[in-house]
Amino acid sequence: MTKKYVTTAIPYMNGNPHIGHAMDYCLADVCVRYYNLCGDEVRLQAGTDEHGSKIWQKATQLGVSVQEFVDAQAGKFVDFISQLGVNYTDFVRTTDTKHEKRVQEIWQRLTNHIYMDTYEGWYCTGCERFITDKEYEENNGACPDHLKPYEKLKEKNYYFRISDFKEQIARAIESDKMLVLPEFRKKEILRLLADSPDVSISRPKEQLEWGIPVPGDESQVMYVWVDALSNYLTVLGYPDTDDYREWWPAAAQFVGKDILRFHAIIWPAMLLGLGLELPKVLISHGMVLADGQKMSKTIGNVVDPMEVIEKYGLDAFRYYFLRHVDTFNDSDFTWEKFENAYNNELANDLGNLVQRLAAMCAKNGIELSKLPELDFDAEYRVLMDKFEYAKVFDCVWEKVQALNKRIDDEKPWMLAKNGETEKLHKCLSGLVRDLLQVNYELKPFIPVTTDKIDEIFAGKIEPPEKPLFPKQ
RNA sequence: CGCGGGGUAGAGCAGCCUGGUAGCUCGUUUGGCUCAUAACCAAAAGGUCGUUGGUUCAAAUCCAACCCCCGCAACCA
Repeated sequence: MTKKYVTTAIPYMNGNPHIGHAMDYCLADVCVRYYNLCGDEVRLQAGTDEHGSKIWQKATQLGVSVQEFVDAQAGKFVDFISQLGVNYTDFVRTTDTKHEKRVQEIWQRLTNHIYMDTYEGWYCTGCERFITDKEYEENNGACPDHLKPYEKLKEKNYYFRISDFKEQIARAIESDKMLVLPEFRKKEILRLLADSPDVSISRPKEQLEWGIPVPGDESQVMYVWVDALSNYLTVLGYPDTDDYREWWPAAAQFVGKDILRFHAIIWPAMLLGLGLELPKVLISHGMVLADGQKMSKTIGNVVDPMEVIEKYGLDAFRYYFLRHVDTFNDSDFTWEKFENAYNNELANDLGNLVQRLAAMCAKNGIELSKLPELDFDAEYRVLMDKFEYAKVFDCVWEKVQALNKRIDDEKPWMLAKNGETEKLHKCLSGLVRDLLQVNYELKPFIPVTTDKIDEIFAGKIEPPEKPLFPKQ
């Protein structure tokens, strides 16, 4: 039995859970369930990122204390995750006292690679933030919201010397020692890495009142990176317990493509600075588009995962987002596509297959004397190990369709009519056995359904009272 | 000359790395079956593989140039 550690990205708490988070959780969940079925012992981390001035501002706006605000937000995410059927073993909030202490310890262990420097950039006093050069040019030097020209401002920050580790990281990525998936992201990251500047990791206290103080410097507060990325370690008790030795390096870290660069550059640099190994795999998944466009509150095309789940059930949601939303690329969600997949594939192919088989078994008194021994075949494993979840589905579905075809070919209803009992039993029990094998392969993806199918065919076979996926 | 992805049947995609009769799903049409959720099975129609050149006996696949689309902090740490 191997120990495997799987992580999800920790969402920033100034917003509510959305479909992008759901992708991350579901993918990690499939990975965990698969490892478990393979006999591994798995820890799954989840958590929330709760510091930063945006959070502070939002709470102030709402007229509640920051702590109250983040508590409420974190609560939403905890609920959200459980509704997705995802079972984490460890949950970390960046405002946990333990996390904060551990992060300070981590900072201190990194001091050899940290230096103080002055940041100079364009600043909008209305927005109270620095803006990029690109933004400056686009807006012709004045803030469109506040109609005020940007000002040059200097501020002291601590910097983390990424350059100390660039070559090591590049080698790890090139050699796949730290595997970056998909392949085209790996190329992209290698390019980005080459001209990655050192990264600013603190802000003056006046700028950032809600954060972890920099140890030994009252005037500075940690800015996102060290605080948030460390969560993958602090949740394992690093550095003050030895638990992490059994679990680190992570077997798989799931991140959205938008934050891959931080996980593939800053994060490995931190790990190397701490003398720790790099994660085995970083998986970057795509985003869900609504009819070809980015989902956005402004446009009003946001799809709420809970709406889908309420209407069609959890497994239908997981099914669509794991199969028809490409694991690595951006994909489109429309209700039409969703309903097509639901009706054609879940209801007609799989649901109806279970129904017709169970009904024939019940009618003819078929029972399996003993359940077949189940295992994953080589092709399945290869794809699963490459995190090609959408492709795995295609593979499994061929088997579902083949079973439907076999029923048509072998015509068990004819055998029954002709009184060929022995042949009939052999035919039906063979079909059930193979269905259970297919069912086994679906377990990491649609666990609610696979449990139901197991139940239907264990012992006395009865068709389900309600169809698994009622047509809508 | 920023970086990356993409342009293949009405729609969504695979194939390209490792050249050799262009494939899958949905939709459409027709036929079969009747165990089943009006489900299932089969067959057919439908493509000059973005454009132009090149390499080759042979190019969707390799090379060059060009055109077009989409991302590059998911709400903005």
